Amino acid sequence: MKYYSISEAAAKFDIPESTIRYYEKKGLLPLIERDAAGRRLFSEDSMTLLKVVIYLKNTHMPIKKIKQYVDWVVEGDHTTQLRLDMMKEHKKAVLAEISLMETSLHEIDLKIARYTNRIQAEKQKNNGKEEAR
Amino acid sequence: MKYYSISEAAAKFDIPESTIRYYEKKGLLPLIERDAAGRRLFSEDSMTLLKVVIYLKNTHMPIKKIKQYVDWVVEGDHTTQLRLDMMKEHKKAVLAEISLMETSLHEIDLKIARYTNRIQAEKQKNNGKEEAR
DNA sequence: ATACGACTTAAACCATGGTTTAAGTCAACA
DNA sequence: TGTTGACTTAAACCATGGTTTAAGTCGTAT
Repeated sequence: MKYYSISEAAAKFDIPESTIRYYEKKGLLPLIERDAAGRRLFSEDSMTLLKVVIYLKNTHMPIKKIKQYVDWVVEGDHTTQLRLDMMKEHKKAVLAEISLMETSLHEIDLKIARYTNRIQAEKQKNNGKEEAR
Repeated sequence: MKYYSISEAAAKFDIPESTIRYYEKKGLLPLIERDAAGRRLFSEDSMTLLKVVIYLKNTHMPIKKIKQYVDWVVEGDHTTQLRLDMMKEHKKAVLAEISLMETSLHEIDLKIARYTNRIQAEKQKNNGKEEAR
């Protein structure tokens, strides 16, 4: 099985190494192995967990909550129901946030339409001037 | 024309008064009138601008950029093109963010499915035990 | 007249999520 | 053997986006 260095892991997920170290310090990446010199070795499992952390972060789950989730993963199968409930709740929150963004985006679209019209009208006016010359 | 007090404005948009004061201090709410006692009076125009600020905030535009936008609004019609460009660019960023959230949400859905299956399987096992009694 | 509630300000405080720095260790290559 | 590059740590630092506090001013109802 392949192991990844921190620079490889950082490259693979396109995030800074410092962020990975920060996540580990916050308890989001438990069980990371080390080589004889103390350097991190990311197993496939560690990479998978990091990927999950990044998905949760992308959907704006706070770090403390991600930590709770990771703790449950480490605890094992008897926490499956807790994790399921958390993921379902999180999904709801994400859908609500997307919905809010889409509503707001609709208002922004109206602004774009109004500004576009205004600029068109301005162009017409200038054409008029030109033709009158 | 109706004027709104800060408490009315806060209630109308369901945000704390302190946030409105903070936005004003950051330059996001220029031209707010005051009564003889120095209290803020929000005109319809001010309320509309506040609404726009909230939409931009909902779509994660940073305060400094919202301030640039508001400055252009105050400057008048000759900034229409600048505002249009900004809104178009912002729309792109918002769509990208929504897209990232949706991709991540899909992974979360996979987790939900796996946890649901695991719990179903666990139930089956327990039923088996019961029937064997 | 006074007391209450709504408002004002400036400044301090806070949480979140990292990023940067400084000092050091180690492996490998010239 | 020494120097270079990749790594390590703890701690300091930073930006963002507010929230809270303290002290004071008004308008109004009793």
